[in-house]
Amino acid sequence: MEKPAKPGQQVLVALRRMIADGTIQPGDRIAEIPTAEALGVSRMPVRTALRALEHEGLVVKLGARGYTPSAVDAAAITGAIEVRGVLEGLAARRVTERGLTADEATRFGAILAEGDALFAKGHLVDGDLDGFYRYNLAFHDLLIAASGNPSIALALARNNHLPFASAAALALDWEDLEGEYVHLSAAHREHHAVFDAMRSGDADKAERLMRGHAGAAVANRKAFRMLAG
Amino acid sequence: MEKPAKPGQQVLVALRRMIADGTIQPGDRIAEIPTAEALGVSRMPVRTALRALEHEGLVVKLGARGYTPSAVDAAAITGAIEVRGVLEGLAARRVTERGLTADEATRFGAILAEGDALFAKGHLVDGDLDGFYRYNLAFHDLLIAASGNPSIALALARNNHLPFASAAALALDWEDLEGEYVHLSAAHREHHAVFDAMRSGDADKAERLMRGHAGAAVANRKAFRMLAG
DNA sequence: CGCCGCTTTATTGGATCCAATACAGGCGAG
DNA sequence: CTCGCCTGTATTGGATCCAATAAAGCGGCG
Repeated sequence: MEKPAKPGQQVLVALRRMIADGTIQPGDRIAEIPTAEALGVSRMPVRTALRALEHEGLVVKLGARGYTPSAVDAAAITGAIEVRGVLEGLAARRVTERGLTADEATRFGAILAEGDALFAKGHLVDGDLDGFYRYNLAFHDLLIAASGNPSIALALARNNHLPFASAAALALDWEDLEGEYVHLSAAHREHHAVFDAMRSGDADKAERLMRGHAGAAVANRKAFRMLAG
Repeated sequence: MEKPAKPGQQVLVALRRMIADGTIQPGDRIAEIPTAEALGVSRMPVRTALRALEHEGLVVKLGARGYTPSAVDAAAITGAIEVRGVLEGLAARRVTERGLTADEATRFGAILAEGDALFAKGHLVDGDLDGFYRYNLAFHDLLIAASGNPSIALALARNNHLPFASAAALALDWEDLEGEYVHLSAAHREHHAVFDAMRSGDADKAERLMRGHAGAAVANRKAFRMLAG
């Protein structure tokens, strides 16, 4: 059926990719007309996509001369991760203060069990990185959802567009499974610790742990190697 | 000169007002064509504005049948204020950890002096509420700017669109100047306390105070009277 | 020789038109 | 009588065209 994949989304993801992989670098002008011609669509979806990317903070308006990718340096990424930390910390606090419902506890347990299964072997195999990716995302998503505060999800949406700032963007080194085992199992243990704190009703501890969990991503300097080229 | 005030911005602020003051209520459909005709513009700026409002979280897409204002209840506002609290708390922490520059200290001092002048009389007069509005905004803006973390400003931008969630939206009762004096002077004292904590290098205290400062807005239940009609 | 203003031109923002699509209502069959 | 399909229609998304605007280049003047 080769679904045509609507032009609008197509343009949006195309521009995101180009910005992410450096095809368009900060300083380069992004004008509507050339971009539209290059992608084989009209100016309209390009305009829409650029406005969206501006809202996401990925590009900045360059006066009346188009847009340019917003310069993203290590400090910006660190800042975004810090923001994620306090927001997820707040989520953990709120969940704890409201008290876990039986259903939420069950779902957290099921997700954590997935993680347990991944690390039970004592080492990782190829598919496990993908498995961890989904497990990790599920944990964070459930936490945000359980917080009952839509503003947290809204605020986080911004950060998730910056590279490495998203919970989904743990710096995975697909070549060094042994090395990653250390980082990922540590993250998994932190998930358990947060869950335990939430279940025991220690809101301060839950928040602190969750903040530290995000901070661990900052400490993992390997994430920034790509920035150096 | 009666500046024409570009249609796009015009439509955006018009829709924001209509949503804010309840002219358009959650559940009401917002279609492009009727809205465009009602405002006397083409569908294009309406479309742009709706996309922007969707990014801001003020409206939600209603399938293919237009948009509707996102239901905003007391819980949502509380949540947004909590988010503001942790973000501004993070800003205070970062400023403290980095250390106030001489220039920043001077500017904070100048802003706080404005506040001192407002409350020195021991009571408020009409213009003072407007003065406090600007003073308060200046303090919060400077704090965010000084944090050196653009992600904080970005994340806060969302919340500022929700009613009462913005630092600019202290619930001011323009009829009860004596009552407001208590609240506003308390807020002013909190500003001083935050500044002192930042200057003394106590990051934990600065963050805690700033969070509490936002929380005070939650405690001021009068802010929610408008929600009850 | 440098600076100011004008003109030219590139580029965005808006309006109108057209196509794709999804919802709704009615009609028919079981 | 109810469920499912089919057709009609309303509504959004995209393309093209036009106008307003601001940046840049050029020429004249001091």
